[in-house]
Amino acid sequence: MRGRLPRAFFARPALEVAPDLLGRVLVRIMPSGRRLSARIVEAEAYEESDPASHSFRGRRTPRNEVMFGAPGHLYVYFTYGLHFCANVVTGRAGEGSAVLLRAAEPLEGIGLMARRRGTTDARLLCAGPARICQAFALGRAENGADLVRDPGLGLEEGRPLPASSVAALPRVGTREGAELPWAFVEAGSRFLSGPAARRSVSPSPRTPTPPRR
DNA sequence: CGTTGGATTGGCT
DNA sequence: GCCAATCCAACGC
Repeated sequence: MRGRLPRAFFARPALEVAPDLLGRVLVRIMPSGRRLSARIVEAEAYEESDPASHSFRGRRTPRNEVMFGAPGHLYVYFTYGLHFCANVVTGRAGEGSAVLLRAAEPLEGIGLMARRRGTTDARLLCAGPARICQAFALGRAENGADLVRDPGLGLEEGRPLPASSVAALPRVGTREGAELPWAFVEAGSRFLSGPAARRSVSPSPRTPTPPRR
């Protein structure tokens, strides 16, 4: 894996890392040698001060242990009885902060992602945190993986977005803390998760419906 | 296009 | 026992 983001990239507050993750590339090399990759277009910050965070008030449990570990590792959790979601651990060891990967634009291994996802619509392969995990086959086994050193899983530099194309929105799916604009998206991207796409200020291109007859 | 409910495990109080 | 950092299909307009 070339041009990987270094440890120092992740050793910053989640609110700083989240917008900087946009345009970066999540890469997984499967045991078969096939390469999967996708460009991140939506990410949410979670910190200890946040009632919606698993690490709220510094509470450590077996589940969220990884969030309190060294930055640059992957925190994968299971939810709603059937889905996994993946976060990148940020900040310093001992502090519970992370950034949830919410949506991405598929680049390589699209055929494999489509097979795992059960759809060929590129737009829907990684448009949601659980969809990313399904497309990349991320589950319990990947919880705690070191994105800086793991030979098969990491984040490449890609191309960071200019501030002008980053929009800050309220996060998706949270109850308390829902008003905090801690969700960051690439403005106008076609690959955002459903809820973010609807909340996004981007004017829908409103493709005129072709005449039907 | 918008809203609604079901699926289904396990983490935590 | 309650309910979650979600997804999808099925409706209703």
